[in-house]
Amino acid sequence: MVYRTTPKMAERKDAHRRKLLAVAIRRFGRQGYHATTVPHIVADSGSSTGSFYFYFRNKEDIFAAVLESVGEHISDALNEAIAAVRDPFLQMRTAVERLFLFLAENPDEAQILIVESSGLSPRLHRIRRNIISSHCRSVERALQGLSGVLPPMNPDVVARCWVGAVYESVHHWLETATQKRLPPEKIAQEVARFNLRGISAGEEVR
Amino acid sequence: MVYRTTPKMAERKDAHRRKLLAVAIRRFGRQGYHATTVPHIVADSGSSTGSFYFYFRNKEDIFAAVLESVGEHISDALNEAIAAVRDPFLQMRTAVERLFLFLAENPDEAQILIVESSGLSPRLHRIRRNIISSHCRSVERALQGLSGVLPPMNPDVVARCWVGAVYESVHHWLETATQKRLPPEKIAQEVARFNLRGISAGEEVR
Amino acid sequence: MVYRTTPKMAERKDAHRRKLLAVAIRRFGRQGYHATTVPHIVADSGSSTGSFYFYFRNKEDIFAAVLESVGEHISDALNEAIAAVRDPFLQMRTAVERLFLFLAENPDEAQILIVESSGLSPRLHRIRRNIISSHCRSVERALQGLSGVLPPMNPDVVARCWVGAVYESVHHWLETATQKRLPPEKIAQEVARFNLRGISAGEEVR
Amino acid sequence: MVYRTTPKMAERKDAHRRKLLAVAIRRFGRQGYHATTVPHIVADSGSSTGSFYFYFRNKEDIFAAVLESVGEHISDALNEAIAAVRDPFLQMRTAVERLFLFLAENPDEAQILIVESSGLSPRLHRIRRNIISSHCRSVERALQGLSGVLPPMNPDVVARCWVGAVYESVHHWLETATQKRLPPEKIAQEVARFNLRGISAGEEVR
DNA sequence: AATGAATGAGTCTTCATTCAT
DNA sequence: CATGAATGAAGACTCATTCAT
Repeated sequence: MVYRTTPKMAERKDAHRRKLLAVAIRRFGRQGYHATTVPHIVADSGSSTGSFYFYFRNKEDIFAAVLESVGEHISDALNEAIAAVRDPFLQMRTAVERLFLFLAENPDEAQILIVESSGLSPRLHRIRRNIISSHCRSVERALQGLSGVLPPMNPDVVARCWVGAVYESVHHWLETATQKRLPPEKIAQEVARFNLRGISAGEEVR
Repeated sequence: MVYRTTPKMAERKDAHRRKLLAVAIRRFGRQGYHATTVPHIVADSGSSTGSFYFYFRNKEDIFAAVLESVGEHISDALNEAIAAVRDPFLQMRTAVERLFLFLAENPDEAQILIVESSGLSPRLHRIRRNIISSHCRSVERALQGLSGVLPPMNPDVVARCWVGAVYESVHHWLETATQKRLPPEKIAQEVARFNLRGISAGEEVR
Repeated sequence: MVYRTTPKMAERKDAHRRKLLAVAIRRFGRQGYHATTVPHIVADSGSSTGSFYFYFRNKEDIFAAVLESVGEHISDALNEAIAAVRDPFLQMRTAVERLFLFLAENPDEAQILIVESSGLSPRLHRIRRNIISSHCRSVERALQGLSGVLPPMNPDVVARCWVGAVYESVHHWLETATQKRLPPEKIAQEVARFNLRGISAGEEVR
Repeated sequence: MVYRTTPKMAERKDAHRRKLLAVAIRRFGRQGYHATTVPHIVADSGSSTGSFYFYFRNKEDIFAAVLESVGEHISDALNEAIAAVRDPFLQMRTAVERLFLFLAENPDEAQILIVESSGLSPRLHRIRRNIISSHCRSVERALQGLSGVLPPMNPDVVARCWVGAVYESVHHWLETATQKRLPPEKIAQEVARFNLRGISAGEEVR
């Protein structure tokens, strides 16, 4: 009786948790928080109620985990995209486009972040707002790096406008019928242009 | 043939309905849809369960009515503000500021529109999106009136950016602690400036 | 101020009550007791809740009135039919046929008596059973008049069999799709034959 | 891989379900469908609301299960009784007597089948009528086996009369005060005689 | 670690009935 | 006599969570 928990077991355990999380993203993304029940998730994942509560304290908890995972996915995508570019203006433009495209390509996660995580418990609301705020802070940082070049403006407010423009645009794109949608790249470009003009940097990139 | 339905009765009936609606706005705005129960509304309004269901088919129904009333209040405020101004650019700026201020002054309604009406039933979601879309259409109309003066841009996308910027800014202002808030007029101005620059009209108004 | 209630008013009053009764028969016959609400009846009759409770103490009360009216209609039909015949055997046969045909021709009333008045309050159940019992007593009386001619049998039991056979036959006829139904006269005859054979009087009539 | 679902658990589960069913039969038989509430059943069975809805989709569902169980009990009793006899006429007589006695001995189930299952939802009504129709079909089959010996008659109609006679007789016996009741065997015999005479087979058995 | 039966607090909703006008 | 707004008791049902196995 040497190994109580073998590495293999730990691996399996992790896989089980990830499975639940993946399944939860689908359900929450398509049905929302309240319409998704624990039995739903359990059934989809092929496990059991008991297991569920082994891996997550409660329903709120798995939603929180889902939300945080969405936040990380987005951050990863953004960081990766920005790292590939040098010019600060181009970085800002790339960030907008990458965010838009990420959400367009991951509609379940987009739906969760933009639509389904509103109006829930304070804790969940806070997580959602933190994700959005962190995007805003990225924008703010970029703005500060350009403060000499741009006209004076309140970076806090401008960052909110910037992010709000992206989110509403994505939301609208997601709710547009598939046949009527423009290619996401086109819209992402247009949004980026609007935002850059918004900080008086329209000419710099185009 | 006496008056079976006296004018007095109709008046009282209307008042009763309005009372329920007003009370519902407070509750929904502060606790959200799910945390608000029919008994809450009934107790606040001083009426009875039966009365509630006499005036509204069900809980969803009163929320729909609330949402529509919010939409109308905003439209009224906007139309009034715009009618007081001639210059198209100034109109756009005024609209942004008036929308921002209206929501800042009516936090329950703002909370309902921006936060609590997300992720509910398809019907409610549709009403919410219709309100937002109607703001977008107003912006689009204004843009079309200026199409000659401005650089070419997709009015559909730009209108979404414009409205998204306002809503996210309001949302952020609402979630900021009262002591830390800037005066709403300041922020409204800043948002308006961002949006006007976004359509390359930054100079026209300033 | 001589006449407080003119004859004309009394007449109208009666008409109002009859209207409610007629409308109730349709509703109760088609939807049953519980699925029929007072507002339904009121709406159909074009009157008001208040009026309803002026003419009937409560919902049970109008159902009782409906049931009693059904009982009277049937009695009237039977008495009339029997009075037209002399021979006791033929009378019994005529009674079966008339009962069957009456119910076949008045499906709402049949449905109320046979199906919808079961399982309700003790009072309503009693009224229903009294109607059926009174049919049984008619059969018993007829049997007593023939006691010399027939083999000895328990008239109480035989009468129940007799009536039960008719009711179940009607019920089955009513639930048969219209296209698949035999003409009610044929079935009525066959039921009558069964019942007459049941009292060993098969040869006497045929 | 241990037994996750032990036989013991399955057994207990089954017992729980049967307990609910048994308790429901008592309640439905004595108070009828509408007067019986889910809390009643739950309290009687010593389980919980949640358990109730774990085993049955809703109140209608448990009534359906009750009704089907009643139908099976009767079928079992009849088949057993008939299998013990050879002569076709005697079989028919035995069937009548066994049905009567079964219902007399199980007044709750009788009450449910005869009285309380009328006028409910279409689904429940259908189940009830199917039970009765299946009895009718048994009678029809028996009649067809004797078609050569008996005078020509519509087996469909005759079967309904046959069954209707039994049910109305039982119903009347059940509603008779205990002190005034004849022994059920006596009545069963009399009903059987009526029915056999009804198919012109009175002499064959007596 | 896994299972799934058991729990029960919490809500919405219906509808017969009353009564002020 | 007529009206219809107002009442509130009563019941069905959901689902997150627990715990014995």
